[in-house]
Amino acid sequence: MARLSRENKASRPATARARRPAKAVAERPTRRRRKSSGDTPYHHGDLHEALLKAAEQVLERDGLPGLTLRAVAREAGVSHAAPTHHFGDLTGLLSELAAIGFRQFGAAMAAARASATTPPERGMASAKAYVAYAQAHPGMYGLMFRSERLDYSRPSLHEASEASFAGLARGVGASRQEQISEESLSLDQAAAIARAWSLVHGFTMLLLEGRLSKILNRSPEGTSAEMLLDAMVRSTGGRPPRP
Amino acid sequence: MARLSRENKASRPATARARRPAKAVAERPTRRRRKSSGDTPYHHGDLHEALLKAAEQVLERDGLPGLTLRAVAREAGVSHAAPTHHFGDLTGLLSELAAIGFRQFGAAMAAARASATTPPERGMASAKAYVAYAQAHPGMYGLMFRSERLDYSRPSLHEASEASFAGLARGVGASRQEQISEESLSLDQAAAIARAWSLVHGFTMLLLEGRLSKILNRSPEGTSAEMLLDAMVRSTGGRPPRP
DNA sequence: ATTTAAATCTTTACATCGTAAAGATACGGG
DNA sequence: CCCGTATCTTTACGATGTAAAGATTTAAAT
Repeated sequence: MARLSRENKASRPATARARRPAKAVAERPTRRRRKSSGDTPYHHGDLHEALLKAAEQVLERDGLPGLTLRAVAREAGVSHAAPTHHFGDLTGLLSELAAIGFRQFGAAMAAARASATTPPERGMASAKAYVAYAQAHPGMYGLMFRSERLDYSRPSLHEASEASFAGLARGVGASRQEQISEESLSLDQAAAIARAWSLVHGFTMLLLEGRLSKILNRSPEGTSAEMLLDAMVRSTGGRPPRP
Repeated sequence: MARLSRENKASRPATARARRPAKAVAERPTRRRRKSSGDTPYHHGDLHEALLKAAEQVLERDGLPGLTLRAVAREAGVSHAAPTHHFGDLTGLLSELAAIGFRQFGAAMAAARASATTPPERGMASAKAYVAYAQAHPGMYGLMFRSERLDYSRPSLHEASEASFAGLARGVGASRQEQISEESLSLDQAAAIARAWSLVHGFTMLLLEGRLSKILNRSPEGTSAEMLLDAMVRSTGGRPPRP
């Protein structure tokens, strides 16, 4: 528990700094202060980046419900209203963080695609990488796909999620051994992409929420989530509907 | 907008009732007051049920983020702390409401299964009913599958969700033309259930969050979500993996 | 180089939320 | 008829998001 009364003032002696007279300014080490300079100047230097890193840490440590504006500000050792000037509001911060997640996620998927050789292997590797990312970063995945407070009109988030989706579509196209256009899709192509995405996203969500445990418990001894995914994807296959 | 200052006192003139002397008690219509009695007695009669109905209304009107304990109390015309005595805390209320949702959902799925005749039709009808329920009750579906504050150890919720899942499993078994045991599953059976559930759940989540619009927009003119679902499920098929 | 505007960060304030505790009221068993 | 108990209200507290005003540093303009 260890509830902190009021805001966490311990991380930074604000009162001492507040009554500091202006003559102490000269003792700053450099004009453009760097991080880990020992001192805590009024201007942080790159608080934007620091807040995003703090947010990622809070998300991994306390999960999605613990990811609040004030918690992030505490983690960064800064006043609770500071994030406002860099992200506008909570939606802004969460959206920028989700954009980072989509970039990480897209990179992991691309690596998985590159590691496989044959088209069927490629699909399976992608599916496993998809679930593996979500299991390794459940908070981030929840933020990306389950949060109500994301603003996809923000350029960074829009671009990152679009790129991630384009990778998925390209992967499905490759497993069907045909080119996927950016502009238009046939119904078969659209269905293939929707099927692959729905299957792996649904599996991931159910797995993260513990809804698959009933199935896993009734499965043969020692059946893991990955084995279930393997069996599930294999029987679905990446083959085109018309042989 | 229309923000209310402080709590909404307008729904019930608390002050007038508070200083009412005890002699006015006799004018109550009946000993066991019924709803819509015109008067607002101190004891509600069946606040438990009334709160659940109010919660469902708030959920449909304002969505999941608007579903707060205080909003439900306002909707029911009762003090903000009243729900505590019937549901313990927010988790309790949400869990009981989710149980209602699972019962509605299970009934809709059962009806869909009953309306179809052949096994392949049955699978398709179930899938469409699944998505249709979520589209008709997006808030409830979100509560059931996306809420962090549900307590599945509560008997009503546990039982309702278990029953809903059992219906799904039975449906998958029927489409494979084999009996599904309550105790143990073969890996093929487990994979078939996980595949059907993941596919339709993933599709539903992506659809509700607007993530499929990119696919639908690039699809042939006039492609609806239902058509996409149809094409998606048809190519997946309910056939057993070993013909 | 000095003054001034802008950017950055803190403090203060407020409405809302969940929850706990204490007070008021009505019901039901003795 | 009376008193214990269940039901409901009031009051209170800490937490959160957000707005507004003050403090401080940087950057620009003259």
